[in-house]
Amino acid sequence: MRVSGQRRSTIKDVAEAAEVGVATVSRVLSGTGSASPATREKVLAAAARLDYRPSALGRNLRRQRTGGIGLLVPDITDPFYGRLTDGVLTCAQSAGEPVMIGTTRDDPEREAQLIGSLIEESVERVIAVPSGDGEMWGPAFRAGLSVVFAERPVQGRENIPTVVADDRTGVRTAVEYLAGLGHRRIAFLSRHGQAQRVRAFREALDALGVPVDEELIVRAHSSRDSAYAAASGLFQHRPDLTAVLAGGNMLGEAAVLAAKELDFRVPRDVSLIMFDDVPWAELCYPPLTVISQPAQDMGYRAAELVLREGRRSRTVTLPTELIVRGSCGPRR
Amino acid sequence: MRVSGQRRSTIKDVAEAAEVGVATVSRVLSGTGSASPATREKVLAAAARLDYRPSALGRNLRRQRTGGIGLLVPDITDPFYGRLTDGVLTCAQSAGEPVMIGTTRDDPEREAQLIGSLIEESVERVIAVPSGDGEMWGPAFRAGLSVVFAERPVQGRENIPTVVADDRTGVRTAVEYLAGLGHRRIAFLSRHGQAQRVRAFREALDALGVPVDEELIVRAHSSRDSAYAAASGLFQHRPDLTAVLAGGNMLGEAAVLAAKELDFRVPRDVSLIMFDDVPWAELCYPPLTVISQPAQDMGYRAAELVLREGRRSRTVTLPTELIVRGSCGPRR
DNA sequence: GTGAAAGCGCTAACAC
DNA sequence: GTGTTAGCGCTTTCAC
Repeated sequence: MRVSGQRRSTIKDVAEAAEVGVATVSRVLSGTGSASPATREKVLAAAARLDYRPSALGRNLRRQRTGGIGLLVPDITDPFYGRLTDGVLTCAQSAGEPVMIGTTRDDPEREAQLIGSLIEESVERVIAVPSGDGEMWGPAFRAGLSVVFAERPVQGRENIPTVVADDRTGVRTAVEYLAGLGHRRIAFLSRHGQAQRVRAFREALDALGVPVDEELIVRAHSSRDSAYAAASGLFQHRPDLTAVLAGGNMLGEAAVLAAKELDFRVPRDVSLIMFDDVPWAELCYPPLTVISQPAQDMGYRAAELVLREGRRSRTVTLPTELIVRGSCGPRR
Repeated sequence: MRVSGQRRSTIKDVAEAAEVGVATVSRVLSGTGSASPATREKVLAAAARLDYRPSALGRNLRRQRTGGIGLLVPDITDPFYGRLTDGVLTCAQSAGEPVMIGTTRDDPEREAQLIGSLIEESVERVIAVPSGDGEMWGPAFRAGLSVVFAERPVQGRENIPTVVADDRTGVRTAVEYLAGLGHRRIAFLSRHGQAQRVRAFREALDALGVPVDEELIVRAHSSRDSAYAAASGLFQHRPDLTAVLAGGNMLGEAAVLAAKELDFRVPRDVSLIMFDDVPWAELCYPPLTVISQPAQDMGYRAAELVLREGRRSRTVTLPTELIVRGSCGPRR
């Protein structure tokens, strides 16, 4: 509810109360320039007395920039992006930077719209998990934004700083582990846009001399429903598979659910590895073997990158880790 | 990366290009006032040609308000707040309002700091899951913010619009269900600040003629570690309990984990009900019986409230629902 | 060390 | 129907 009638005190009010000029107030409060101890005191006292808070609006307009950083993620209810966001917020808050958040739902159009609104707000730094092919980022670059991509590299935008997990090693580790248990018909349950991981999957199979069965590589959109449909379809269409690698926690969730519903026992009938370690992986039955990704760190690093706009660090690749629990067994 | 040298075009540029005054441009673009079709065309064409986007900075400064809304949640990695945030974003984005997000970690000091920074940014609408006792909201009200509380009511701020789940009914339903299965030694694993639910818990017990055992009411801080410690302590200290009601998904998680580690079988040794339905509740073993809360809706409604600042709707109470799965059984 | 004044981009009041 | 102008709160020359 709004308590009206209250006007926020401005720098002018403080100046009058302290009997100095506005410039002096500005200097004292922003720590720039010099001021005599006596004036300093007067200003500080007046500011405190009037409960003065400088208006970011005025400052930003004058300085022609908004300090804040924009954050674009596909889905904030996905624990992976939740942790990534947490990392960004941790870094940003400790730097005193406000964060504007938007969810793209992996829809390029929505993403373009959000970019537009960030430009309008004069946000000049943005961290994004890009959903499209990078076309819609043109306006952002033309507007002079500094952007950092997270989780997913964008084809044709290799010069943009990007923070990713080490997909290749992660996928390879998973595939090798599965193959070591005797599995040959390994499926990859992936999301559209995970081209990197699909490629790594094929490579890993190749390296082990296992023929690539394209039918075992399925792609879902980034919604629970789509993930479930893909998982369910996979199990029904190819009941001969003996192992599944899920490309993310929502895909893993779908795989567990679909397996349960279709009476595939894990790991007896089918082994399962999921990308992204989440708290419930330890809670479900059997506990899930996962390739963990440092989501929180990814966000933190991205925020660091976008804040230290200075040197143009390129791609940062963060390590993944195989955490063996109970969802993988020898080939039946 | 930053492409420098580009200056964003301003209303003045558009005015010059269209050979009209700035006021006309403003009127045409904002749809206010009138303009002849011919001028309209000229202005629109010029704006499009120059890729003009009005600066929110200038507009806000002039209008003395920032359109955006601030959102303060304890922990964005908690699925409950994730869904709540999603609701807020859905509503805000469809209204074209930017959202500034901050995480309080349930720390009143951090919360106060974030409130301060929202004021500085001239955000004048905020949705918050309050962590403190409402003291720190004084400055916000004095600054004229319109605030809506979500999930938790604040003592002494009953006049502030608030969106909550129907805790009393939810808790009562859970307790009655448990009691109906024969349980008498029911524990409540709660979070600090859930006074409402604790009260409802006592009331529900009273109503059923079950004596309240204060030792069975434990409180954790809102971190995984604290939740686990509380759950583990509870099981070890009072192995005679036969049922546990967890006040949130992280507490439920902790209970499942602690039970597992201490070899309490669910539901044979101990029955478990958790507040908040999350995807993994269906995946774990046994599937968890829950009291679902409409987190997404809660966020959406809060955003609606804070945007339609008009009529002062008071507290909105959203229904909860008992979803029976497999984690409760008859008293052993 | 300090103050006066310009001006960031925009809207609204007012003149024509 | 349209242009001119003041001014939102702030920082930053530039004099003094």
